[in-house]
Amino acid sequence: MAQVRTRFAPSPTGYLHIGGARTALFNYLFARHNGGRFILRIEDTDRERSTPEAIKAILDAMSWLGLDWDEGPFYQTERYSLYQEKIRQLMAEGKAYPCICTSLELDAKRQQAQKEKRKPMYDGTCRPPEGVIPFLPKDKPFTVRFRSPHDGSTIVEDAVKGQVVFDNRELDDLIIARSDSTPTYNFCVVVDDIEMNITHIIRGDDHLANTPRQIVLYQALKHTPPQFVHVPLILGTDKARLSKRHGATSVMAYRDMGYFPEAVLNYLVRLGWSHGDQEIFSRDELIERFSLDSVGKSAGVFNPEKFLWVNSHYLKERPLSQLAEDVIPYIVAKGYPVPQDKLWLEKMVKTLRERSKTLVELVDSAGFYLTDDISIDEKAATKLLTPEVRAPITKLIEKLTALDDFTEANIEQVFSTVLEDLGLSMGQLAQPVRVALTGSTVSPGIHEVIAVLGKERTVRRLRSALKRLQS
RNA sequence: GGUCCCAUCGUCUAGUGGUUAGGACACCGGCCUCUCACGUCGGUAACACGGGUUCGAAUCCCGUUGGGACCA
Repeated sequence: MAQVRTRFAPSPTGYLHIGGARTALFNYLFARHNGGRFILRIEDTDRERSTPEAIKAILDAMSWLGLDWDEGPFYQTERYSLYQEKIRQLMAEGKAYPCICTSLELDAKRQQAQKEKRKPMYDGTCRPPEGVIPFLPKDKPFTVRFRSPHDGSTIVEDAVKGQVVFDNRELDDLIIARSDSTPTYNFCVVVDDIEMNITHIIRGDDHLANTPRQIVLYQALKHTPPQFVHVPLILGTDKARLSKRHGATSVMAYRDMGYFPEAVLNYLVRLGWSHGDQEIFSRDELIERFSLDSVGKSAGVFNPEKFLWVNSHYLKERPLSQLAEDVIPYIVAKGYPVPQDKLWLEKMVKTLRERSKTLVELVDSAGFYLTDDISIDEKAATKLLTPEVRAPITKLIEKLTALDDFTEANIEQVFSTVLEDLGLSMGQLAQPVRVALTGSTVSPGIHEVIAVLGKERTVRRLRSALKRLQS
């Protein structure tokens, strides 16, 4: 078998979205699995809607995900001469012809057809008889149409959908060049995929209906079509195609929300692909196990909860030193000073990771570590910082101050003695202390909090809580 | 509207003629416990419907229904 060559071909009309990322991922995995090449092609022929910002956004997102491509990016706008050449060739061979119908005329016919409940198709006004090669109109603007077969059928052999048969009567004569002579989408795709020796076209199944048109173009250009692989779309909760109104769909938005690229890939790959009961896959495992046979046929609903769970898995697995690095940009984004002591950061992160699902969540709950300017929850204070806790807290301050080796184990020991001396339960002391130190009733284990905070900050906060009791 | 695609718990899915229909997320309950989580144990929950084929259908065929995509 010839070397596998796949491509991802986004239009740069916006950011890279979740669906596009999955398509890119499947192309990437299939190429890597087969030791093939993965090609990136930017389909920017829609000049109105394509922007340089979008191109950059897409490339950035691809890099962030680690979907590195082997060739490209190629830009279709730089390849016009190639398309033009192919169009001339098709015209010379009588496989395409100039059409002088104006859009006004075509609109009228379309409306007429609709009124008569006929399928609105090009009626072939300018289509020359078989074998006749018409002259190009000198005085009128014209488009170029592809001369489509009107009988027989075109069969798409799809790796996911199986055989899909289209009646050629459904195909009308596709415009391949506009009146300003720019080539159209379906034509460029085919020319490029031929030119780039693409062996497998893995794309969303929204392209399935376009495929017979492309196949007849392959035939006209005397090339066997590649293997088509139409992957089901990703849907929103309402089962409609995933779009902005379903919430965040941009890959980079998930980075900003504190997701790991590994989690994005892992979640996306499982939407439409499976390997037995396995849920978590490393990149190497994916490359090793990915196959087209286990791509499902039906569309899948994007499920934010499961995505969160996958992310939290990676959050728990990540080496602490790594995580301490990961967290820094999010600390900056929150406007907290970045702690300079890496080891301390690691300790901090260690206490928080079990109760966070994203990096943003983690940093959100780290406020009491990162700043001394903590706000105390009023309700919690009223309920827990009562006169009865004055004695135990005073005693705790005393013992902690005297503690030389400020480790979690020793702190726990201190707690035990205080509780024993005063005949209190853990909850009676831990909760007030928690409020005093973190401002909230929810936090990591109180001994770890104290150990990470350190003696000085702990004692200071406990004292200030006592002061608060007095007033 | 025309063409095409799809159909297993709420969601992602395993399953390819014989299973108590399995797993994961979510949800509910127990345990753990200084709070919240994590973890752990258990639970609720699905083969869209109707016809065939077959000794036997989630599994094969047809139809219906429902959803989706493309075109307009």
